[in-house]
Amino acid sequence: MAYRRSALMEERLASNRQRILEATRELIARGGLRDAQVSAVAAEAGMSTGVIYRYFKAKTDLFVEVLAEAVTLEIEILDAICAGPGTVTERLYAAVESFVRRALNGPNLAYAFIAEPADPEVDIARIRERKRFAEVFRRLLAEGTASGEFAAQNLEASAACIVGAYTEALVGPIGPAREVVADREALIRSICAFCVRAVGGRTGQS
Amino acid sequence: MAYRRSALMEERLASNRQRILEATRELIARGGLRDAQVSAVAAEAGMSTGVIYRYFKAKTDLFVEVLAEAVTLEIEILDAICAGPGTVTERLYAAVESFVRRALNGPNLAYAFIAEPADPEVDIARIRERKRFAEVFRRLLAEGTASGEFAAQNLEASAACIVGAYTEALVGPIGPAREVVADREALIRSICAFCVRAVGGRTGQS
DNA sequence: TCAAGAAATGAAGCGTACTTCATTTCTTAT
DNA sequence: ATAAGAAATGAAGTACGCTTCATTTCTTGA
Repeated sequence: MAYRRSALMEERLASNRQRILEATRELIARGGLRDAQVSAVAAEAGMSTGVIYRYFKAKTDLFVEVLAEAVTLEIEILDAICAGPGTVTERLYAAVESFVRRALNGPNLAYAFIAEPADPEVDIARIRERKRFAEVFRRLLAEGTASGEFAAQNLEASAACIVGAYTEALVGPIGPAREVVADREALIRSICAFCVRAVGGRTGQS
Repeated sequence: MAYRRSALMEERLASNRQRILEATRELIARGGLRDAQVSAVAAEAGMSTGVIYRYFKAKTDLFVEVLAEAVTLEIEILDAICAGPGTVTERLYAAVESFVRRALNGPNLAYAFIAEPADPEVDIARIRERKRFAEVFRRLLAEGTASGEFAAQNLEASAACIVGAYTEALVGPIGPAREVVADREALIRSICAFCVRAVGGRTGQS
């Protein structure tokens, strides 16, 4: 034998893979899933088109992985908020606020992951990932209803509704037909307040 | 000259156009936007592929028109409920219930219009159509806040949230990865109750 | 340095589906 | 009946973009 992967090579391969993922994320953030063709991803990563397929079985797998990575990151943030101090209501408010705020800052990335159409497999993945979001809220709702802070309700349905509510409220502001948001802070407060009211929580905020 | 459209011909052309729209709607309802290729639409309508382009500039225009037509129909129903008898809370509940119930009955049509992948123009149309839904709820909220039945709130944001909430709650049940809904009626009640609570309305339902 | 195997290249292959267009068929007025 | 113009046909044209693969370049161990 005359070739066996060295540690250095192993590292380089891993970094290539990472670069592809990053290039994909970058393109999606810039122009949506639509602009992340395999050849464009390769160009962005400074590689040839064909090499993508050495790292990913198909374009779909690449997308799914980028999506999952981004969601994992979001969820870590949400989980931290949920595990933090404050009443359940306060934490629910903070969790929604945190997500919405970040979505408004990185428009296309959030939009793509939440709402942009893609092929069936990516779509299925997106729904799966949304469920991960819903699960975070479901746990928070469970805590709130157990403590009596929230009204009795169908936890799964309410969790899905919360995710849907702030998502839809964002689609206008960040979607492909972008609108001017007169007052970001007011919008954020409104969305959060809606969600809190919806679960039967009480807050001083409007 | 030796040819001028007769009234009969005019009628036939109009009916052809209608048949194309119906064929498209039928195909979408059966298998989603995915299954509504131009050639399939033509086959379903019993026409040749090329003739579609005598009636519609492009496939996108066809889709957009079908979407708009379907939404118009939905909105008429919602409007009737909003204009009907009962407290604002009751009418809000009934409006959401009506939409959700119909969506659960015609899975693919609703899913296609809500969430299925499509090209950018259809997407923009879909967002526009969603806004028409939101507008219906906005008016209801205006009435409810004016009468003091609902809490003071950002009407646009809350309306969007309502649309998003029931939409997302439906994506699981009707999406491509269909789930069994243990109890449809309970799901419907949960979604409606969520929306009512969210706007600060009061209802005896759980 | 050299050979063997791994990895990268990028143009060509390929599938899908929208759109066009030369031809055919139908409709109307004389 | 006939001619002119409209409408329909459907196969071919075209575009797009994922995926492959023969070839080239690079990496490793002897």
